[in-house]
Amino acid sequence: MTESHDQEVAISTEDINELMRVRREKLADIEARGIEPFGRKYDFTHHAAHVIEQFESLEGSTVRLAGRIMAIRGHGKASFAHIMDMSGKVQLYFRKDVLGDTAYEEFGLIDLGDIIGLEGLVFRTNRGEISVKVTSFQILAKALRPLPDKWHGLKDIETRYRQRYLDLIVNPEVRDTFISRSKIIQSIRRYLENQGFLEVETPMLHPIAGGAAARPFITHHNALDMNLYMRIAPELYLKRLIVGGFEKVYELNRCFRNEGISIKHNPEFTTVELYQAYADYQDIMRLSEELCAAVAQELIGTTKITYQGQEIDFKPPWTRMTMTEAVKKYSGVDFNPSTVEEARVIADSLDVKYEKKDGIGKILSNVFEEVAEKHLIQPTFIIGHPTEISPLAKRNKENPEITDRFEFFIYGRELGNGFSELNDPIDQKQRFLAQVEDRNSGDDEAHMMDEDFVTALEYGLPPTGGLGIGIDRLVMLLTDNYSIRDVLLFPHMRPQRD
RNA sequence: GAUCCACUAGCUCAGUAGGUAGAGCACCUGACUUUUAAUCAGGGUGUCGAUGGUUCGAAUCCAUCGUGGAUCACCA
Repeated sequence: MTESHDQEVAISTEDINELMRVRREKLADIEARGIEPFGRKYDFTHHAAHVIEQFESLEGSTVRLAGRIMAIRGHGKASFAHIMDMSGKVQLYFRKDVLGDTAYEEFGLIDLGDIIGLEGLVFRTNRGEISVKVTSFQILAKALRPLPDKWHGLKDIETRYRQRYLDLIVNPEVRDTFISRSKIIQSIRRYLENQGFLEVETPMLHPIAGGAAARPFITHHNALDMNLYMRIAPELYLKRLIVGGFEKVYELNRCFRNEGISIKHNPEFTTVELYQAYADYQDIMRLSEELCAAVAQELIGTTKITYQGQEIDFKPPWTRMTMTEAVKKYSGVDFNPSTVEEARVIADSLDVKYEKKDGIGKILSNVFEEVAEKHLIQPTFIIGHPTEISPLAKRNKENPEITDRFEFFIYGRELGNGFSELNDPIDQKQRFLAQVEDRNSGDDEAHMMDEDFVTALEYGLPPTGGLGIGIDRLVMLLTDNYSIRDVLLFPHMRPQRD
């Protein structure tokens, strides 16, 4: 290994910068002293933050820590440093008379960013900072590249996303966001488990992409010589499980949609979908608001959050409004056409676009999105979606042109969608056929026919309520992040060139 | 896909009547045994995103391309 590293230094010296060259030289120096610059396991006894929290009981005793060196302040025969681990930072104090000449010289080979393990005594400095007086240390990983600026951190957005590890090292708030994300997901799982839901895993590779209106990614299975789709939603599989006798199931995992990338969209994103037998959309609305409120309460201790300077209260019950009521409220227009022509006139008067093939329901949906959606800042359920745009939802008993469906919006964004599931196999087949017709006339986001799903319904799907929530968007709200990229560890990026 | 904006040292950023580049941190050398954005003295480490063009001369002006961001389009 020593030889190969020496060789590496010799080969790459010419095309690396001064900062990296110096670190390679220190690496060679470390190896020349018979020390492994990339070490092995290290048994530590404490984390940095705990040394500070438990100072009263730890003062004067020995602790072992491991982490990354984030600051060094040399003072000749003594030096201060800060070490950072998962918990936070604590100051280290290195003294020549404590460590001895050799070890103190070796300390001189440590750079910002190096990962070390150490043993030392807990004490408080004259200035009052709780610190560890190092009695011995070892290098666990030599950093060959310099860290971003200690004061300004890493701001370049592109580098932050492409090299997220750097972002996590130097920007503590980024680390906090992802810790929150993990807590939110745990919280959702705990809530659903307490409600008796069974977590299941259904296929990510689908022979038929169903459960949503979206363009799928296509991939290929070599052995079977067949194309498969990355799933756009787990819905149709989860409902098969309800047919199979599971009464409450959920899946919290990735979906993939081959669509544009934006501040709210990433090609892969996370949803939780759940299905509850013998329930309807009203039950699921209550579950939705209770779930979101419980998650907020658990994460931040209150149902009131601040998002982009706007206070939002998750406390149930949330406002419920039909789609036409919302249109009326925010545009003053009564959307109650009896023909497509009348619907088009209304849309035109509001300057809302539609396509030739769009029926009354789709036009209403367009109008709603245009005039009402952006106003739905506080959590709001919109109900009464047209059957035309809801091919998997059960028709309303009084008005078969609308469904027992809801979507909920927060800060003008759609976060969740749910409905009483369509469990009539004959109606479902007709709805699929209508979708296939749309598909054949060029709508590549329309559903495909899923015969097996219809067959499953023919065996009997109990009345069921279902729900899907966009986890990324929920995390954005609860962590006050403006872009979906800031709640995804590795958001999708084009490969770098040049 | 469209429009606008950005890209300069490892990081954060300056840099227009066009004259081949600068600061802070980091880094290197030296001093310093309780500092904490340590301090003091000295040192600038660069394919100015890429490629063409205009010009005696381009980080700067023009064109094309790349990457990123914002807004739109698209998107259950």
